[in-house]
Amino acid sequence: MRISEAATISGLSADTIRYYEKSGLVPAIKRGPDRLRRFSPENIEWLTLLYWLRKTGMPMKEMRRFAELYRQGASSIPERKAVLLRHEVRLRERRADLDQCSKVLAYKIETYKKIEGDLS
Amino acid sequence: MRISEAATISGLSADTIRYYEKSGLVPAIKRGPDRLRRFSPENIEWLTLLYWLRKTGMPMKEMRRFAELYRQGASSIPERKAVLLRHEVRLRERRADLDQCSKVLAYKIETYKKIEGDLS
DNA sequence: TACGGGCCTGGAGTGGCTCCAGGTCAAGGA
DNA sequence: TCCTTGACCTGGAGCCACTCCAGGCCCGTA
Repeated sequence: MRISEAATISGLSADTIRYYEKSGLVPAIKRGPDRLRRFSPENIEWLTLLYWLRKTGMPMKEMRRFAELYRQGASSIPERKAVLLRHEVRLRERRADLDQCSKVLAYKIETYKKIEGDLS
Repeated sequence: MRISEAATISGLSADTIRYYEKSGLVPAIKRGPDRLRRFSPENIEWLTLLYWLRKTGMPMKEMRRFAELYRQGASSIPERKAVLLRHEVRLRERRADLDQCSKVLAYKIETYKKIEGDLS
């Protein structure tokens, strides 16, 4: 599978995939005889995971660490699990932020409504 | 109130407040005779709102538009309300992203557990 | 009067992309 | 056969939203 398809499926853009490769977030993408990248199903699964981690706020530094563990193979599984569990904590924090913002917005919208009422 | 206190209360850093002022996101912060910024309660409330909007993903461009409406006074209240309602939509999308990511993580953690079980 | 602390400005640096110029290569059509 | 088209390549510039820092000013305290 080539880069445009990999982009469509993983959710990342082709540019971002190349950037991630350069930055060491993606291990060893093979090239065809035409020197174009060929993505294996495992590559795609990895990219998709990166897509979700990034989208929900994992910094690249931590993703780099995660990628390094991935390259080390099965022996790093417990540590990789720990990384994902820590990310779960971050997701909870983000949900709390969204909820808090919802409250602020509801309050603001309410006061706007009152002002509109007063004006009319 | 001076900038460090404004930062503590609003959630923004002093640097970010100055940056927002430069970028036109904060209308007219008064200066004292010492040329230092003096924040009114209204300034603080505005900064706090910006803090939450930014933290939950509103781009600066849209915040700039919002600030422009704010400067126009009460007549822009309906439009400002509309901006906040559109942001509510964004919050829902972000929640969906978090939920989706949670699912991906749960699946990954599960497969990691299986591999750990197989290895031991 | 010397010093520390808080604030100021302007500008450089950073993270995480995103876009673009200029080039290669394979396939398809005239 | 040659030409065009289109997907991909690399290296590098540009962008957004900060963040940090140097070099200065002013005020209060020892």
